Amino acid sequence: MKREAIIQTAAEMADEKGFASISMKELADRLGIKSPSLYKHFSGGLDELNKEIMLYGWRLLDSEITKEVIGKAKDDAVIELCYAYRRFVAEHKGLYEAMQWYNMYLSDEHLQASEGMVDVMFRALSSYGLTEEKKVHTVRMIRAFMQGFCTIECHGGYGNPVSLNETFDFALHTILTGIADMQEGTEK
Amino acid sequence: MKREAIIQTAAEMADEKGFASISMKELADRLGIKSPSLYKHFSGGLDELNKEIMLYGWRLLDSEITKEVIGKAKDDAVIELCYAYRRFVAEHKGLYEAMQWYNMYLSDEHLQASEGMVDVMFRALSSYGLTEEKKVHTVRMIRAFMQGFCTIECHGGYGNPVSLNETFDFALHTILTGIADMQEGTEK
DNA sequence: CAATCAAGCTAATCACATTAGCCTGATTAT
DNA sequence: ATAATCAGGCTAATGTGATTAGCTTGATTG
Repeated sequence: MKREAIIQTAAEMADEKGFASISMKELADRLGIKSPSLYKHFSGGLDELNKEIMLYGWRLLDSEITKEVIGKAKDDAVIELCYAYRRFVAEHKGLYEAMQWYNMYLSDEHLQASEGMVDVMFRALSSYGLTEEKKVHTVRMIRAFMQGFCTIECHGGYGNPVSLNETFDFALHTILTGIADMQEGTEK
Repeated sequence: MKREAIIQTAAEMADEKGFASISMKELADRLGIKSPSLYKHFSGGLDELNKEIMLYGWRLLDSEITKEVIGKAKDDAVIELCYAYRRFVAEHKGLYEAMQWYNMYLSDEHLQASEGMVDVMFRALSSYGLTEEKKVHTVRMIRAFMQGFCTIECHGGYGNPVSLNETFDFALHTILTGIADMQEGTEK
């Protein structure tokens, strides 16, 4: 049994029953082995497994949004990126929970984990001609918005009947307008 | 021993050692009682306790930001609200984790939990003369950004050396500009 | 004064996580 | 070819924390 396959199974389990429900026992059951055997693959136990799930999730998100952004530029690239992100979260609620779980592990790996995605965002912004610093601000703002929006949406935290799709487009529009304003400032 | 006092102690514990470290045993120890006794206050066990911590957190955040917004309007109100929110999270990392934990409990209480804060945001936006729908979009956008930014910041997820305070101000400025643009559209 | 209730306690049960040590088939080195 | 090694599983055993059951006692209430 390959390590990557185990992680993938765990990720599926998270999506089906929630990240919190992942346990060595459950996972072992689903794999048809006994839980102690899992320690042959993850000597660090549940902690290591969770960390691997998190990293797997970021890799997956990275590849999904990369696909969408290829060949696009400016607003088009940013919008597709954000749509892809949101779609990813909707399809991987449990995995996304795991991905946010990188708080107890404040080390290199966690930063690297989301670095791939940050990189894609940077590239998407490259054609706007912003200063490096403004690009950083913008990427951070987009990340923050995306993470917050998707988390709240997933958790059913937005109670109002007003369309969430419209809110999403509205917010993207606001952000893109903000970027456009900055460009004007730059051109002067 | 009063229920509210227990919840408060648990919240302090969360801030000190992280939400994940809260256990019936730990909490009982800190309170000087045995863990089974806690079930006299929380018949629903750990789940109920966690839920109460979450609700306590939202009440607290609600009251903090309400204080800051009183007597202010427009940009001033929004900015103070957001600063207060960010400050709250910085001072209550563990509690804030608990507050986000309302995913497994998708019921009335959870919506009500954050409703107080949403209400304050609405009031802060009242003087802009936006349509109801745009107000909803705006509140959602601000909530999303705030939640994402504070979570990522708290988890140390922003690796770049660029100042986070500047990013925060930058983002608020972008959002406020967006609101201003909408007003123009309305006045026509 | 008796009944009731709140809030603690101890003992017992359960569900994992994790460790220790054993086994077997496949791979590798001699 | 044969012996040594290793990967990947297994069973048995330990430990911790949640939860339940049932007892006790001081305070409240009828």
